[in-house]
Amino acid sequence: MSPKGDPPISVIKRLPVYLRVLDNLVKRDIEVVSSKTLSKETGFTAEQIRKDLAFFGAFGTRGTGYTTNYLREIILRIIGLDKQTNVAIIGAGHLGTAFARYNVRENPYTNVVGLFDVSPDIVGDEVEGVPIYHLNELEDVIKHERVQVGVITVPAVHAQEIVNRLVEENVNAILNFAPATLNAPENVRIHNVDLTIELQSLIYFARDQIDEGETD
Amino acid sequence: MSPKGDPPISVIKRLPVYLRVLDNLVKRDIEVVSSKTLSKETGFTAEQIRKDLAFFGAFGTRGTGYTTNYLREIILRIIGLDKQTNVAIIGAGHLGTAFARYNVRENPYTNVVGLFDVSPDIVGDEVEGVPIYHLNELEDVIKHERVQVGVITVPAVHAQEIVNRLVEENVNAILNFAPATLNAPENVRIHNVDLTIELQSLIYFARDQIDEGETD
DNA sequence: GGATGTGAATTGGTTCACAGCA
DNA sequence: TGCTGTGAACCAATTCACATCC
Repeated sequence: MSPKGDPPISVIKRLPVYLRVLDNLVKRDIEVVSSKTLSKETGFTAEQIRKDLAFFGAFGTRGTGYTTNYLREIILRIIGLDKQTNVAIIGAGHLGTAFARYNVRENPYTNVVGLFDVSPDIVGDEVEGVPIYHLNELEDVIKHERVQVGVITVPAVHAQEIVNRLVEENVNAILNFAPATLNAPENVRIHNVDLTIELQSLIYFARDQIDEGETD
Repeated sequence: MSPKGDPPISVIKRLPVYLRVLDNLVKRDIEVVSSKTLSKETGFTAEQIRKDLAFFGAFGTRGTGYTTNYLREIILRIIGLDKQTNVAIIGAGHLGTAFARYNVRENPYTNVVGLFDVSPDIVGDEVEGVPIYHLNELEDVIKHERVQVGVITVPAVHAQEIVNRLVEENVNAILNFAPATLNAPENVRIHNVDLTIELQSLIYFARDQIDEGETD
């Protein structure tokens, strides 16, 4: 049946893409989809999609494809989005508030319970219905709201300190936007998104193209 | 000397991390650094760091390490950050403006020349000194300001249309924040950053931890 | 017939182990 | 001696090819 040990992280990162496409298909009342169609909609190869899904079981029908809504629910369960996940965003600057708005509006599967900041100008305000707490209240709110995921959008110098506080409160999944290398115990999962890195690594390829254009 | 063909993309994505650390070291007047120290500061293994750098040449001194400022300049040149890169941000919503502010303030190596939007409420405004143009002006500004990189922060339904317009103007490096699968010619490089995907794939691991905690 | 599910082959990336040099 | 640079060994991930089943 479903084989091997843990699924590789590369597979896990593709699941939300499948979910996004399946959400669309369900909305458009398309009831069955082949790995070939999913390939066109996701940009991944059909074989890869079948292998990815096969990690968790056999959900398709040979000769037909996958039932969109069924597959969608399977993936929700695999990721863990069938149960509510509570998220805290630490840092209510432009990036933190943008992230909050984006997820409250576009991401029905997670629940942003609060933003945290130290600036008296904004503590007490709301962003898209989400309260901005003072950073002092972090531990209390994590406990009361049962926060499972922390999102760090504070300046790099303060990021490690926030990680330590989150870990102390048993928040072991952290999304970090600060340009810093963070340390945490083995069992804590940190995903780093560094906007500068994304932009800079892209510039490598932009330059390439220009060079090619100039060559010859 | 520097071997093999093209460097793998995984190497390219680590270069900006080295750059960030080297910037810090240079600021702290540390003149020499070993791959072991770089390992601690970046989270990558020392062997990997040496291999990465070896792709582009031999920049270290055996028995000593790397000269921080020299290595920094080498990496700047490899990425292409020694010359100015002009960036346009399409979509001046919360995410677009946050990205603009972030890069204007924190990223000295790139130059955000403009934001673009269709909302009359904000067209004509400035964000951190960067003008917000009407989307109609996109092609003109790209030509005049010699834009090499486009950043897409528009809603998913409009993203493909923007890609087409950028490609038409020979912008062949695109950073896409819209949750959509985009099509472009082979020679155009698109990096996707999907904030929902990052959050959702993290939730997979948050759930794991809870399960483990509950087991036995 | 047509699409899934999967072993086998291949490719790509990382780690190991050590030779080479200041 | 100490740290870089790199071939070899290893491991992970993707692609290929096809048997399997509706």
